[in-house]
Amino acid sequence: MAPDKIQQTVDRMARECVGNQLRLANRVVTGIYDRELRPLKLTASQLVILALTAKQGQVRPVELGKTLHMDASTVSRNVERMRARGWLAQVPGDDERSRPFQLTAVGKQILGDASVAWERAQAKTVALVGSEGVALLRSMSKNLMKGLHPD
Amino acid sequence: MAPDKIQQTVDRMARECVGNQLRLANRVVTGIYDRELRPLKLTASQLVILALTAKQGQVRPVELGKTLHMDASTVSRNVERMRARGWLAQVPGDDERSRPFQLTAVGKQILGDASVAWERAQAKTVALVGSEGVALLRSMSKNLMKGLHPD
DNA sequence: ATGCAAAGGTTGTATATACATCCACCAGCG
DNA sequence: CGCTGGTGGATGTATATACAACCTTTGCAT
Repeated sequence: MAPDKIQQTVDRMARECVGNQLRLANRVVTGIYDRELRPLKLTASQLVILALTAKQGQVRPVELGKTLHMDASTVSRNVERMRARGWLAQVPGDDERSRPFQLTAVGKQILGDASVAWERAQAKTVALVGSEGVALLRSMSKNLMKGLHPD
Repeated sequence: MAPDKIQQTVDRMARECVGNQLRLANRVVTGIYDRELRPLKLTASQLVILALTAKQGQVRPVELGKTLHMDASTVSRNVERMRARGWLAQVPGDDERSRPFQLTAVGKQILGDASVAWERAQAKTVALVGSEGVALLRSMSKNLMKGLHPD
């Protein structure tokens, strides 16, 4: 390719790349939640697992992976850390392959504390991204969930 | 807190958390770029460093960290991997503390190849998030950059 | 019944990321 | 001139994440 053509594309990459913008926003925003949750030794990534598990009562890694568009091995490893902290416990599943888990009593306790911290982080974030930002992110994440699930 | 109050908050966390939505979108979209770039053994996170370095000619980790809202140590480590691949090289700085770097010839070559892959990923992503998504993410990332820089 | 493909998980490996700590160097002040 | 605080990096540690390879267990089709 011609050098100026490349230079032009480089400019566009630096200014227009949706992926970069998203990763930047993600770093900033996830940092807000993580700092609020730090005293609980909990992270934003873990909190969503806690919340969804509470909601469903009992879940398997592969289910959460589909919901969150996350590799199942990633979910399993996050669950493992939380299991080590005593927040989650495996329960017997009807299928010998699957390893469903649920909240422990301690896990429920933590979730209660976390919900307070979450409210603070959420408020800060909403203030930062504005109401159009909130609306767009909601519809975007809804679309992404639909559009990419092969099931 | 009362159990139902918590339950209510849990629902909101699962459905309204801006951080979760952002992380979800980030996983999906970053995956699009990463898969396009994989044949080049390059990632989206590395590409932005390559592009900004090309644009500026010569940069220091701390500078990129400020631009990208990223910890300087993270930048340094990413740069280190790219240095190991022969894409970046350190240059002497006027200050004995700083370690500026620039593209190598190989780095420029890779950037040219990457710009083609990037166009494909960008097109796919734009199709996925829609034009309002693109517009909002641009303005959001601009705001985030402004609003949080103490300098 | 058998044998094979699909499903669910685990483990190995690599990258990305933040925070805390520490070290080297520099700049300005007494 | 010599501290002293601040800047820029490097390193240790922990989490999050994806992909590939592999192992069990199921479900099915012949």
